[in-house]
Amino acid sequence: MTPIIDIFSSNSLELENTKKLFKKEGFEVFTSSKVDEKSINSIYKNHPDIILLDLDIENSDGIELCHQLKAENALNSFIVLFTSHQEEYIQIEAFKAGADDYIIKPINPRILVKKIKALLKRKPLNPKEARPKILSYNNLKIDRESYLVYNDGESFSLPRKEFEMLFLLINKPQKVFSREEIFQKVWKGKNCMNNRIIDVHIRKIREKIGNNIINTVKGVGYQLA
Amino acid sequence: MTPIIDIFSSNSLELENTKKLFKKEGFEVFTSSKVDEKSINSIYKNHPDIILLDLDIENSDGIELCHQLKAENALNSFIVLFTSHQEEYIQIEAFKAGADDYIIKPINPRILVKKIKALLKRKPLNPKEARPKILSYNNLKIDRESYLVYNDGESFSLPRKEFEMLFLLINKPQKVFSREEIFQKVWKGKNCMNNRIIDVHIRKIREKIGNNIINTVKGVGYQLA
DNA sequence: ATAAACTCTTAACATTAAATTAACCACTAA
DNA sequence: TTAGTGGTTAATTTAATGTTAAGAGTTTAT
Repeated sequence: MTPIIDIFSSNSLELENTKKLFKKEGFEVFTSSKVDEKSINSIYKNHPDIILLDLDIENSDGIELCHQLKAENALNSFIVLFTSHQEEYIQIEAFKAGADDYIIKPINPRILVKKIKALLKRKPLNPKEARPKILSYNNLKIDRESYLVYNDGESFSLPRKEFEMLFLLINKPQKVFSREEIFQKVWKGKNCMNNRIIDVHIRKIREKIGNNIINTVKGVGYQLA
Repeated sequence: MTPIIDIFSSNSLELENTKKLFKKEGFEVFTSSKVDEKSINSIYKNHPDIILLDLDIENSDGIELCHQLKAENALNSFIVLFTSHQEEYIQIEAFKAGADDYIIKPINPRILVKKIKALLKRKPLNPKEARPKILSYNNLKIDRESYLVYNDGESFSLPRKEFEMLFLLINKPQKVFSREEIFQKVWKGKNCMNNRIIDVHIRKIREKIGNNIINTVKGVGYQLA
């Protein structure tokens, strides 16, 4: 299986060179020169094994982006930061943000490849895979790797939002999740909740897994029961 | 809300002292002297806010364990590593593994507590806001997380106002809550009490949990007795 | 390239549970 | 008897949620 790498850098020369380098090494390569909706989406679409992120990337605080990407539990990518900053505190910040490696520029291309490949080797040992992300409750089983939901023997896939929502609920069965909490976790960001969006998604989930699995607690929220 | 801490250390003296320390500070404390099935399970059961992990823990590579715990997205605990190793590379390894803080022994207990509390303040963790808040009195148990009330084995859910009211009463059994107080706490705002609204709600609660649990003190208010 | 299918979101409307009000009753104490 | 207080029930109102359909934006299949 060819490894996939997604490179983020605003330095177009560097971007091109690195792209060539990894293509020659048999990688499937995606590149982005800035951080925007489109480039973020490409990450979710391509599920790269490695995200190579120049800390000085345009339009974004690299550390913060790293933080966010690592917080996304749908992602299994390794994140490698590279930068010319040598200060140790930045390095520690980087690792705090969840980076898997930190590379100081300039770096010999051969060594860069070596580092990345070493990281890839670690991947099967990645605890995320060692502990399959499957949660179950009663007859319901839900698998984050394959995005499949099993209910009474039959399996089906759920759209992203519905999946995330059900996954949130099954993490703590019985607990009542408020709409605010659901919105923050599944949609991220603030809670501009003036519409029926959560209800509609709940309805669609119920349509698929049955009506009596998700329970409404009026005035409070939803729970798995 | 009392914070929960889970301490991992093979040094039994240290374990005891730290336990006492945090108990005195109002923490709910769990301890483990080694890493095994049971102690891991306790993490998933108790959902601690803080995991204090001695890197020299028996039966395990602390860094690796930290790695694994952070990879588990069901967990929202902060992980604090502590060790006598002062080498910087270990510290970097620790943060690589996703640790939230790193403490070098020996450390002044007061400073330890300060650091932990600072961490708790840093960001309210997601599920912590609605941690199982279960109150009980005699045969009555009431769970703010699931909005369920248990009475003599059977459980049922209460509508919001009824729940809030019962929750208020069970916070201080025996205490007589005046109508004004109940109104202010449950309904918020001023007391425009010219109707039977509280009585009606009390009646509905009594209908569900039995007549002799909430007691009327004429001219004063209601109490759990 | 185009059509078909899917996902997310919104709006309008329907439905239902819960909150509140009103009316009436029972008890007690001056 | 008559205020005063609380209990009970049913009717009514309100707020929260359910439901459906439609449109925009994407992805997938042909």
